[in-house]
Amino acid sequence: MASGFEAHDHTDCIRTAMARVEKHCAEKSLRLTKSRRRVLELLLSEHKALGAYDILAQLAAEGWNAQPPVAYRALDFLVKNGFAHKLERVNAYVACINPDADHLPSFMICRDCDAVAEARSPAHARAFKAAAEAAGFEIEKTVLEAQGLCPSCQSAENETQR
Amino acid sequence: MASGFEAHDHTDCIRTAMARVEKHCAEKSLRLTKSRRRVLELLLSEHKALGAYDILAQLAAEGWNAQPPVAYRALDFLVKNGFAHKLERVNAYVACINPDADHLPSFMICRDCDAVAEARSPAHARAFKAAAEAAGFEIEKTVLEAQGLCPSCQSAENETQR
DNA sequence: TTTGATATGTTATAATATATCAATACGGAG
DNA sequence: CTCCGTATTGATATATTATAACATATCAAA
Repeated sequence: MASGFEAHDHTDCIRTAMARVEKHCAEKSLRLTKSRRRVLELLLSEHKALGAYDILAQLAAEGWNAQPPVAYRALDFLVKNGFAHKLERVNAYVACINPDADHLPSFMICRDCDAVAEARSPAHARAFKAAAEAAGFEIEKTVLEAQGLCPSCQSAENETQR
Repeated sequence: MASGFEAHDHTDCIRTAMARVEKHCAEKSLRLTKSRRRVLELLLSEHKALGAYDILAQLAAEGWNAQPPVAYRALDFLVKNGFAHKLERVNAYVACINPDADHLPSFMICRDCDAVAEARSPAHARAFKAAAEAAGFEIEKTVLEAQGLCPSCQSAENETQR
């Protein structure tokens, strides 16, 4: 599954995600313009978080004369429409893997290789939501992020310790 | 209880927290220096998140010639030792209300009045941790934040809508 | 085909955070 | 006590992240 740390067919994973976004945009009359599309492709091309300035650098390398607002506007669009998420802990962005409308995404972020996995089970997110609502708090947005070491970087650390 | 949105004896709440931190520092030979102490007091003086530059402004108003590193160093100390937390969603800091050593704090942040409450029940945090560990991810730090409207700002919104 | 709304281009700047290095203060060993 | 190593502070500069503002261009509906 594409949302974990496991290997998968990434080409397919990108294609599927793009198709889904295109469909959604068509249905909702959202304009998936050139810069928005390209930024989404860049995000999809890695299961890594990219900073806005990483994206700008990529665009520049492709010949765009891209100033900061270009990246931030595209990212705002993608985030607002649920095609990407911002990882607050690292000021970076990832493509959304989960097509559900109102999911409460949560992430595991590797501090070593920057890999990002979207957690599968929403149970803890729902529990948080329920706890907040029990306290009379009306949730509009949740930020659920874990930072640490992904499986392969744990192995790597163990290697070097020997 | 001091960690919710309810009214409470705030003077007492500050005093208790300061005493606890002082005790902890004495036991662990940590140096609660002038700037660290003052920054903690500023954080405790509100159940609100303060940005580093808010703190710098306060210090300046009190006659300190405080440059950014002063605030960031004090905040680093407080966060590292568990006396304060950073709210990643809003790039701001709150005093820690929960004296437990290894708690996994989670927060509710009002987007309207900036009030912050630390959630009481760690159940969702533990569930998240368990889910991550089940995926082979080794957690070092969690960021659990909900943004929305606190009870009193919900009422305020309803008033103005009439 | 005008119009209104949405998106882009461009410049500038705001807001948040850290690097660096010299000077000082602190606390334990002798 | 005084020396020494470490932790902390002072001060300047700069890096990183993000937005304001406004002119121009594009789209799609009347």
